[in-house]
Amino acid sequence: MTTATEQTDVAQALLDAATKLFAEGGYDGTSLQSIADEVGVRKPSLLYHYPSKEELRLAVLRRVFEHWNEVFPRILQVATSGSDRFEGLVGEIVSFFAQDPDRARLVLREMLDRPEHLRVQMNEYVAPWIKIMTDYIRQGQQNGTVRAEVDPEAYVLHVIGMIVSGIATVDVIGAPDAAGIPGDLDRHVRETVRIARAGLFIDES
Amino acid sequence: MTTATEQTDVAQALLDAATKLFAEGGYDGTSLQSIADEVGVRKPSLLYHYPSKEELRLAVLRRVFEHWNEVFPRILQVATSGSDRFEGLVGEIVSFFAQDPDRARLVLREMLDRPEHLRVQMNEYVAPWIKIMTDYIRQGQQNGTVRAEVDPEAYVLHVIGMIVSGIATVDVIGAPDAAGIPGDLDRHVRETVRIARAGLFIDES
DNA sequence: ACTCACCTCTACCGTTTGGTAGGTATAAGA
DNA sequence: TCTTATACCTACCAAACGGTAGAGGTGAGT
Repeated sequence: MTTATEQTDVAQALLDAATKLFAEGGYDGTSLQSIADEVGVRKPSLLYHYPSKEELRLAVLRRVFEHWNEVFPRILQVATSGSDRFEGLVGEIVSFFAQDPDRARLVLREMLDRPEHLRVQMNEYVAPWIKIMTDYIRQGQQNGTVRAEVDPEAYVLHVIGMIVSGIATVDVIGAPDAAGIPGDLDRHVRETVRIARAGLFIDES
Repeated sequence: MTTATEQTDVAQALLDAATKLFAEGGYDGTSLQSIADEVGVRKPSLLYHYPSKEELRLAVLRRVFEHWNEVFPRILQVATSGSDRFEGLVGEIVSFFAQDPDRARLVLREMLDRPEHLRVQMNEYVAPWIKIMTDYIRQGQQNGTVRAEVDPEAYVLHVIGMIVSGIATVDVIGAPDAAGIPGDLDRHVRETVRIARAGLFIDES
């Protein structure tokens, strides 16, 4: 018996292929044929599992957000104090996207292609978590550990944006002088975290 | 007589429409028909001015980059010292994209759709300017006004990325509690500049 | 008056698109 | 054994796609 979440091999493979191809070429730039080809089945078989291209798109997106919701509570449990917690949070978000850059690309494409739709998704999945972040920042502002000038909501959204767009486009921009690939992502991420940190906390110097 | 840069009204209108529609719906998501419709001409008339969809895409992109190259030298002439110059530079970049968010969306889409191609464009148009920025940062590091930990190249790319992705997606993310539209962009941009600044300079406190 | 470049059009092309109809093999349940 | 649901297929569809052929109109130069 297969449930909604526990699907057959082929359905899974189709979802994987769709995720990859949508991330690479975009929704409009990817044909059902190419997805079916990637998996090695005929197009109508794809449409058996996902009755329309639109529903396939939704399934791809749903999985990304569900994975996020699965990972996020675990992040919160890593409850240490002060800037360690910040480090943990940011690091966890970064690794969620860095682990599979297609996630970042997918979210970014959705931002561009369906702004209103993503806004709904964001409100459903991401908003509660943003609340936690901003509360934490305001608390820090009262403690005196966080800069008073920080606009909590805007700050959080900027950091998320920086992470997502940075990872999604890291192979475009890269580091202009470092030719090697593997080091670049690390270097890029390190700077991401540094900027996020410097923008939030008051210097201890 | 019309030259390459000084085109006819229709060609201009087509370029404008293409810019808008490509930015909104993406290259694959926009048909030549819809562009022609927007202007009020038939499809073959479009293909008379731009012999293929691909060439239309290149023309759209070329104009964005050329406009950038036109604006950029003026920015450099606003040569004040220290953090004022920084403010001027960042402000000018922000306003270039904020003035017409389609530019940001176009660049972001190009990053996703044609990474290698954009990389070439970036090297041609943006690289010299990045050099100036990084030189300026290193100089500041020697002066002691800029944080020693800053990775100049990565920093500059992050700030650009933050600006572009922030503006391109500002109507998606917006500010979750402020419903009004006009104030949001300002608020967003202010925080962009603040984070960029805090990530670069050593606190004066 | 004639030419010729410029611009726009109607009509059409082959290909690809998302999607449907309907048949077939398989395997579990009654 | 007969039924039924699942999963995959071949064959096909109308619509939309990017692009071409070729004719017609207009205006400046000779």
